[in-house]
Formats: sequence, structure tokens, C-alpha cells
Amino acid sequence: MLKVFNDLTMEREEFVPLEPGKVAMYVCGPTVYDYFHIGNARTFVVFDAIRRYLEYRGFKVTFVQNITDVEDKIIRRAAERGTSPEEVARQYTDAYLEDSAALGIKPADVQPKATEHIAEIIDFIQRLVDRGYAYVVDSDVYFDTSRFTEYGKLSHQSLEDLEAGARVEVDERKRHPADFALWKAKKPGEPGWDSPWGEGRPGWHIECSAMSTKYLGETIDIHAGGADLIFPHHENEIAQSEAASGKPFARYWLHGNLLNVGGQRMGKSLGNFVTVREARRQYDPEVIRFFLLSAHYRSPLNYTPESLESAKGALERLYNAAVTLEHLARPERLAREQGRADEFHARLPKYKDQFTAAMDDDFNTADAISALFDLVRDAHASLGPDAPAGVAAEALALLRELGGVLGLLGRAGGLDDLAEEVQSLIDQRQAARARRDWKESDWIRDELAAKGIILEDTPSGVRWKRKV
RNA sequence: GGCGACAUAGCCAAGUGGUAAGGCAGAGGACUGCAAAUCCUUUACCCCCGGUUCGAAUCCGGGUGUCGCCUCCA
Repeated sequence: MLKVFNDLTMEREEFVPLEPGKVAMYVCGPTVYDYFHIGNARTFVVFDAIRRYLEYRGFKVTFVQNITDVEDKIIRRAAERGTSPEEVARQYTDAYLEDSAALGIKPADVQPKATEHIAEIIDFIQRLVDRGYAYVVDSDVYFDTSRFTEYGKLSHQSLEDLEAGARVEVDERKRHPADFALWKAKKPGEPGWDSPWGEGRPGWHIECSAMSTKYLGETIDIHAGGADLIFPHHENEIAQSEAASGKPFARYWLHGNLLNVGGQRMGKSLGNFVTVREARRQYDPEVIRFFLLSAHYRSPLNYTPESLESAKGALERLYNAAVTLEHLARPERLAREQGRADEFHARLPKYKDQFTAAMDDDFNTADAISALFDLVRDAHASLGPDAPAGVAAEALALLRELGGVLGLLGRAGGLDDLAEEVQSLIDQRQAARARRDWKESDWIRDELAAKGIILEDTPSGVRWKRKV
């Protein structure tokens, strides 16, 4: 039974989608004004893994993620650079898609952009105005939070609590400090679209309500994002959507914890961030992905160079196992040993169950990964050089299957044909070893290492792999 | 002030009542021409103090410390 922690109820609940077998899932995407950083990546990677697991579990998932391509920061960035907001948005949308692909994040089924849904957004706001949930001041439109009695149900705060926070900017034109803009009147030099209230652009929160409703319907199964979006963003989405439709907006609200650096939140404003782009120069993106999945998604996770190194070592161990298994799985091998391998073979389902149980438990990726390591250790210990190829092949298939659920080990195995030059060097080295010419032998090994080919002399013959 | 988390070995991190997973790093051993990979062995007064219980890292109460949200932010 799949259990998920629902931030709306603050409880772990059985996951039951509205329509059996189908999941409507919406994850808030990036505002494209800069490269995204590893902290942002944590959320995207985590919910990508969750999506993959739901699919693995047999659900037909419709995954929607927006791209916010009109917003204050984009406009500001464009002004700084003397270019247009469209240009800034285009550049960083491309960068976002490229970096996410590198992190192994599957493309969304629908990736709507705010600027391409202005008509839907205007309709949505109009509905709120008509129903008395929004009011117009000059050419701005605000949501009237006082009218929505359940306001605060996600962040578990009342309007009074929020007011007491005293960090709300005072704006005399708003009826309540917590009221937020649905439509912002155009200021000189800003992009704008015609609307019943004058030229302007949408507020941040409304796009998600409008686009989620358009592509997934009025009530969706899962709405997710980073924990920092709980308030005000998701609170506001609930208010807008439920005020407009009169129906529950999302059944399960999932939020990923933030990534810390030096015990503090990684954030643009703190200047302590590392973009995925930068990190990619130093680490294989799969290492970054592994690191981001190495803690439970609702736990804090601290970013340090050491933890990345640790992730690298761990991932290498998994890949080493894949290489070993692939060698053992070669069909031409003669298997002379059967006993231990048979017992191991019988244990394979256990590892799959272990993995599934961990993921069923509110997507415990850290625990699920440990099932991979348990499988790998058992495989190494149980499959000697003479183990049957079929068992090795099955173990490798399972490792790839489970790794794939997490978006890992995509390159597992895949012993491609070596370049002839490389193969002849290996042959030369074998000849040198046969005549105990260690100098020549070691020289060739170093030579290949420089090309990223690692040689290992094993009881069952020389074997090679690519450096991670 | 309000709302909410977190505190487990050198480091990272699972574990929601029954002898403390997993990874990284370290040490020793096996294998190897040497390596590499791998295997075996090895390292925890579970932040503190009370309480509940036959039994608590796990539940309750009280501390201490760290963090997040309450303003744009994944």
C-alpha cells in the first residue's frame, strides 16, 4: 500500500487517486530569469523520482509543470541587460530544459508557459471577480482573502496569525494585507496584455491555478513543489482555485524540504547557491542526482563537497557491480557453478520487495537505495567467476530496473565495442603479462587510464570499464 | 510573536515499541606480479533530563541546539 504524507492534513495517508489507475500531478516549475541551482534541482529531481515510481507502480501519470516566463525578476533582469523579457525567458527556459535533462529529469507531459495562457488566466480572474472573490483597484485586481474562509488551511495559519507576523508589506489599496495580486497593471517599459481591467500582466499565483485546471481539471491528485512554496504560493493557489470552482483543488499536497548549505538554506538572495550548470562542470550530473536522492525528500539535506564526493563513490560502487554483472552475463561463458547462484537467484525478489516497500513508505528514496546496495553485495558475494550467465543477467536486469525507477544507472552495462586501437593495447598488455614484463604491462594500463579506460585483472580474465 | 521541522558512528543517512540498515572515509585480512574491483572483519553511551512500558532511537512531558515559513524564492 502506497502511503504519502499529505501536507494538507499533516498525516501519512494511503494514496488513492481520484480516478483509479490515473494520477493527475502538477509540480511548480521554475521562473526563468537565471540558471537554476542545486536547491531548485532537489525539488525537480525528487518529484521526478516520485513520478517515475508512480508509473512503475502502474499508474498512468499525467505530469504537468509550468514555466513562469513573465514575472518581476525576469523584467528586472531584462532591464539590467538591455534586452527583452522574452529574450531572458527564452534563454533560461532553454538552459532549464538542458540542465534538467542532464539530471535525468523526464520531460513533463505538458509544460505550459504563462505567456501562452493569458486568455485562460484572464477568464479565471474574471470568474473570481464575478463570484465576488476579487476586487479591482485602478487597473490591478486583488484576491480578497477575507472572503475565502479556509484561507491558511495548507500553511496551518489563520489570517490573524499572518497579520501578526507583521512582515506583510502595507499597501493601502489592499483590503487585507494578505490579499494578493491576480492582475498587475502595466507600468512603463513592462510587457502587457489587454484585459477587462486594462493592459497588464498576470500575478504569479494565478498562472498555476489556470494552467492546472486547463490541463488536469478542477481537482487534481498531487500538487507539489518546494517547501518554500507552501506559503504564500500554494495557499494562494488553493484560495483562487477553490473559490473559482467550489471544489477541492488538490487531494494530496507534497512538499520537498529545502537544500541547505552550511546549515542554511541555499537561496538566490543569500548568494550561497551553486547552479546546476556550475556543479555539472565538477560532477557528473548523475552524481548530483544520486546525492539529491540520498536523503528522504522531507528531511533537510546539507550540500557539501564531501557529500558529493561520497555520492560519487557510492554511485561508482553501483556501476562497478553493473560492469561485473554484465561480464558474468555474457552468454558464451561456461558456467560450472550452480549452488550459491541458485540461492542468490531465489533471493532476487526479496530485494525488489525491499525497494518497493521503501518507496511505498512516502517515497523513501534513501532506504530504497540501500536495497540496491544489499542486492549488489549479495551478487558479488554469491556470483563467482563460474556463475551461470542467466542469473547474472537477471540480477543486472533487476539492478537496472530499480535504478531506473530513481532515474539512476541509465548507463549501467552497455559494454560497447572498443576501438580497435584500445583492444590491441589490451592484447599487447596480455602478451606482456604472459612474459612477466610488468613494466610494459603497467605502462599500457596507465596509457589506457589516461584515456578513461580502467583495466581490471580478475580471476575470469581482464575486464575494462569507463571511468565515471 | 505565530506556524512547522530537525538532532542517530569521523562524514552522509535509514530506522514511528522488541538485540542500531546502507553509503563515503579509515584500519586489518583475503585475492593480485603490483594495482583495481570484490569479499571478510572492525568502529554508535541513538542531544540532555524526567515519565509511560516487561521492553523506547522510536510514545509522552520538559529542556538545549540548529533550521525553515510567516516578504520574491524549488
